Amino acid sequence: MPERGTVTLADVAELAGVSLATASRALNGSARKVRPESLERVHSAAQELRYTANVQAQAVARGTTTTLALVVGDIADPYFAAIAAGAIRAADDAGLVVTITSTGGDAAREESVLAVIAGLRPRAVVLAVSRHLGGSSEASRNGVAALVAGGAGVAALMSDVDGIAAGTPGVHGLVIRNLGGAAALAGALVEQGHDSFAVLAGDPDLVTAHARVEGFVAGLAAHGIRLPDAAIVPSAFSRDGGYAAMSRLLDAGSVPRCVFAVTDLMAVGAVAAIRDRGLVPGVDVGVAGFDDVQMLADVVPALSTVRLPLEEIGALAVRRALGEDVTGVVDGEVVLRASTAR
Amino acid sequence: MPERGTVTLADVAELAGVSLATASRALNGSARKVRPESLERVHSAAQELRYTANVQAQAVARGTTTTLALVVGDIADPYFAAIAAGAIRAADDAGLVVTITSTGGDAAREESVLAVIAGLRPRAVVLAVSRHLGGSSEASRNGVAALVAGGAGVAALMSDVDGIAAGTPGVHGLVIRNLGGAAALAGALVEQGHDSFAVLAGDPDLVTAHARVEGFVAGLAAHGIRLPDAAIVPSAFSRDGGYAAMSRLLDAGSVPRCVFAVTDLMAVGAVAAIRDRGLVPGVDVGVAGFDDVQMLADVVPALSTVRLPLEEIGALAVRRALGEDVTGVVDGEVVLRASTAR
DNA sequence: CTGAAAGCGCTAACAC
DNA sequence: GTGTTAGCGCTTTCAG
Repeated sequence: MPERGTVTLADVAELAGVSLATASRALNGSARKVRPESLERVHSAAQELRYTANVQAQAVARGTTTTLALVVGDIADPYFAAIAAGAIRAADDAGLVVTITSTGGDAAREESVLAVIAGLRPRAVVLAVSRHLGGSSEASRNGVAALVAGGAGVAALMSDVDGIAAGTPGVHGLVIRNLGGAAALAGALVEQGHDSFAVLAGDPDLVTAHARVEGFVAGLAAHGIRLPDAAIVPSAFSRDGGYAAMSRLLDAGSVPRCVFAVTDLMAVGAVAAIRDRGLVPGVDVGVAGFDDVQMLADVVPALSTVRLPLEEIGALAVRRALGEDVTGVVDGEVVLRASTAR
Repeated sequence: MPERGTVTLADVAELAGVSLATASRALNGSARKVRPESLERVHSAAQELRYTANVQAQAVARGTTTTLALVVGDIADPYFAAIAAGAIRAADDAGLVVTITSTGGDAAREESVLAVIAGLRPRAVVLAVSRHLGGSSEASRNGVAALVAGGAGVAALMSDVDGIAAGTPGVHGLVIRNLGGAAALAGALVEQGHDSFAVLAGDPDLVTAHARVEGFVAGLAAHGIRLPDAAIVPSAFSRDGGYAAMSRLLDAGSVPRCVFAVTDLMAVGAVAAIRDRGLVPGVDVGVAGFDDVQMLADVVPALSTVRLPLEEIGALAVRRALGEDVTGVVDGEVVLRASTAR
C-alpha cells in the first residue's frame, strides 16, 4: 500500500528502531561503522517504506550536488545530440544526473541560462555551445566565472583557434581540431585531384564555422591554391543555409569543382541544391562536409567529411569538467567518399 | 572581485540591512508585501554580491522542486532528440529545468533510472520510452507508482493500442496514433496502386513497433489485402535492423512491390540494402517509413512516411505532466513522396 | 510591512 | 557502534 506523501529518513529510522544518524549512515554515510544487524534492519525498513533519499536535502546538507549541467545549442541537432549522449553516459558513470539546457544559439539567452544553472549549484558544467566570435559577452563571461567561483568544474568545447577565449580562468577547455581537420581535408581533396574550390562558410561569427573555413583556406594555401574571397559564401549554419549558399553560388555562374560545407548538414543542403539545378552531385561538383554525423551515413552520394568522435567528445568534456586528467585535444579524421570521387 | 565560495541570502540581507525574511520576500516570495525602498536595497545588494538562490535549498524548504525529469530511450536517436527539444522548450516556458536520463532501451536499467529520478523529487516526469510489450516490469510499474505517490505529475507516451498499459493510475497518457497512422499509410499506398507488400517490423516487443505493424496489416486488410506472416520480418529497431531485414527479404527471393519500415531510420537502411543489390529503390521496390524525421528529409528517393509532430509531442507531454488539460491524442499525417511513387 | 524563530530532510561533528 | 545536536540555505508562520 503506497504511503501517502513522502517518506523521510526519520520514518525509516523509527521503523528500524534506530537513530536518525544510524539510519543515515546505514544508507549512505561512509560505510563501515554500522553493526550488521542494525544495517539490516534499516535496509529492510527502507525497503518496506519504499524510501528514496531526497537528493535536494542531501545536497544542502552536504554542500554539494550530484548534478552536471550540460548546455547545448540545440538538442535536436544531431551534432549536439551525439555529444549529449556521450556526456550523459559519462555523467552516469560518475553517478551524476544531467540537466540539459538549450541556448538556441541565442547569445542573450546564454546569459539567463547560466544564471539558472548557477542556481542549480552543479558539481560540474559542460559548455557545448558554438561561442560567437569576438568573445562571449561580458555577461556570459561573468556567468562562467560565477560558476567557477561557486566551485563547479567547468569544461568548454573550443576550437584550435580561439587562443584567447581559452583563457577564461578555471575552465577546462576541450579543443576540437576544427582548423586542423579542415586543413587536412583540403589537402586530401587536392591530392585527390580537385583544383577549384568554394566554401559554404555558415555563420562566420561562430567560432566553429570560422575555424573550419580558416583551416580549409590554409590547407589549400599549403598546396599552392589561393581561394578568392568571393568563393567563401556565408549563410545560416544549417541544412537550409547550405542549400541557400550553394544556390547562390550556382546562380552566380561560378561552378567550382568542389565545395566544402563546414557541416555535414550544410553539405546535405548543398547536395540538394546541386541536384535541383539538374547537376549531379559528386560528379559535376564534389561536396565535402564536416562532422560525419551518423544519421547522414546513407545520403547519396556518400559524403566525404571529417569524422569527429562526437560521443567521445561529450564523454571527455564531462571527465575534464570533473577534473580528470584526460586529453584536452581531439582530432578529426578525414574520410573520403563518393561525394568527392570525381 | 568575485567573492570566494558562495553567496547566501544571509549575506544579501546583511548588506541590505534587513532581515533574512525580508530579503527572501523581496527576491522570491509572494511579492507585494515589501516596502519599495527595502525591495530596492535588497535587489541592489543581491546584484552587487552576484547572489543566485540555491534551488536545492529552496526545494527542501518549499517542499517542491523546479525540475522536470525526462526519460528517453536514446538521446542520440533523432526521434527522441526532437521530442526532447520540444519538452525542453515547454519546460522552460514553465520555469522548469529538465534533467534527461537514457534507458538505452534497457528494461532493467529503466528500474534504476526511476529510482534515481524519484530521489530528484521532480515536479513532473515525462516517460518517452518505447515500453516493452507485456507491460512494463512490476518493478518499473512500482517505480512509476512511487513517483505519482510522491506528488509528481507523470506523463507517458503511448500507442493507440496499449489500452491496459494506459491503466497505470495517475499517469497522463499521451497517445500517439501509431496504429491509426500506419493503417492510413497502408490505405494510401494501396490507393496509389501498390499491391504486394512486406513489413520490416523492427522489434516486435516494442509497443511502438508492434502498433505500427498491427495498423499497417489492418489497413491492408481493410482494402482486401492479406499479408502473409512470412512478409512480416522482425529485426533490430534501427537503421541497421532495417538493412538486415530488407536484405533477408531480398535473399529469400521474395521481392514485394512495396515495403513498410516501421521507422524512417529503418527505411533508410532498407533503401541502402535495396541499392546494394543493384535494384532501384522507389522503382523496383517502394519503401515507406514512419516519423518523418527532419534529418532524413534529403535522402534519395524522398521517403513516403507518416509525419509525427515530434517537438509538439514533447511539449504536449510536458504540459500534460504538469496537469494542463491539453489533447491526449496526436495523429500522424501520411506524406507520400518519391520512395513509393512507382 | 518586517523580524524572530521554527522547520524542510539530511549530514556531520562530537560525545557516550 | 550509536545517539545528540548543530547546522546547510531558504521559506514561512507568527508576532509585532
